[in-house]
Amino acid sequence: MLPSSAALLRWYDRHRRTLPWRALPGRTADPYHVWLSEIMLQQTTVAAVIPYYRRFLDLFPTVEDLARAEPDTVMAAWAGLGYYARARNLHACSRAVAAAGGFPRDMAGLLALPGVGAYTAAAIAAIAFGQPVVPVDGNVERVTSRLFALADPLPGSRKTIARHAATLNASAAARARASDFAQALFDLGAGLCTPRQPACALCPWRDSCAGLRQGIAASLPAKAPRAARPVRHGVHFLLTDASGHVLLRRRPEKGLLGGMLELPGTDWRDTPWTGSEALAFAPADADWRAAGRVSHVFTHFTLHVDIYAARVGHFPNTMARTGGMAVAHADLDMSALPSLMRKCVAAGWPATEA
DNA sequence: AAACCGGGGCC
DNA sequence: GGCCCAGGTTT
Repeated sequence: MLPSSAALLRWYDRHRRTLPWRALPGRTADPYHVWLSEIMLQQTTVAAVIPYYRRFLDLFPTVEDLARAEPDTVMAAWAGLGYYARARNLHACSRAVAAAGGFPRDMAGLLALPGVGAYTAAAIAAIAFGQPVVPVDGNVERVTSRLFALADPLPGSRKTIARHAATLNASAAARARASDFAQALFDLGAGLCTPRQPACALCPWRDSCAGLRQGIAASLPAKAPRAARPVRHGVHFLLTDASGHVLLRRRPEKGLLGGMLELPGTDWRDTPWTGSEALAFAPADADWRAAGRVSHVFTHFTLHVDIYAARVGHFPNTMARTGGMAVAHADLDMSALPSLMRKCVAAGWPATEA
C-alpha cells in the first residue's frame, strides 16, 4: 500500500516545527533564507544552527550584503560551526548570486553554485520555488529505508534509497504543496521516524510502512561498519605580551580548519611530542611553561594538544616574515576562533596571569 | 568509491 | 566511546 501524501500533509499541518528560516503557513520562503539555512544545516543539527543563522541575518540581511562582506568577516562569523569550506563556498556563492541578480530556480542552475550539491539544490528548488523534487537528506534516507524495508547498508544503498524517495511525491497532493511536502518529510524524520525508538504508533504512514510491518524499522537504515578513529598529537603555544595581546596566525586556506586563526604550534602527528622537540616550533624564546592539555575529536581522528604558555614584553618583530603571524587582542572575541582553538586558549589562559 | 572535512548533543 | 546531524568536494 502506497503512503498517502495527504495523510503526511495533514500531520504536517498539525505538527510542523516553527524554525527561523521557515515561512509562515501559506507564505513563500525567501530563497536567501532557505539557501543560508540549508548550507548551515549540512551535517549540523538544527539547535546548533539557529544562533548562527540569526547572527548571519543580522550581519548580512540580504545576499547582496553577504556578497559585499570581506572574507575574514564571513569566516569569523562562521567560526565554531565547523566544516569551514562551507563558509568559503557560501561567500563565493553569494557573489555569484548577487552578480546574477538572484538565485536560479531550476535544479541545473542551483547545482552549478559552489557548495550546493544534489541535496541542497533539491531542498532550495522544493522549499523556495515549489518544484516537485524530493531532497534526500539523512532524515529522508531513514524514512525511505524504513517505509520500503530497504535493508542494504549505507553508504552502498544510497542510490537505491534515493530512487525510492523520488517516488514519494508522485501524487497530485504532494506536487501541489512541494515545499510543505519536503519539509514534512524532514519533520517526520526529526520528530517521529527518529534514529532510535521511532514513534511508529503516531506515524501518519504506519499502515504503509514495510519496515514496521516486518519489525525492523528501528534497525534501519543499516550502516556499514566504520574504521577506527586514530589519535594524533600536537603542541600549541599561547604567547601574550605586556598589553594582553595573544599571538595568532592564520591556517592555510585548504585543509583542516582552512583559513581559520590558530595559536602557533607544531604539526599534528601520530606520536606524542617531547617538550624539547616541540620548543623548536615556539614562536619566540621565552620562559615556556606547560599550561594544560586539550582533546578534540575531528571527523577522522582524535587530537591531543599540549599547551605551553609564556609572556613577553612585546612580540618579536620577525613574526610577519616567519609565518604570516597575526596579532589580536586577548579579550578578543574568541568567537573568531574555531572551537579547538577556543579550548586551547581557555586551557592555557590561567598560566598567563602570573 | 573512498577520503577528507567540525562540532556538539545524546545514549 | 559510538552515533547522529536538512552533505559537498576532492582524489
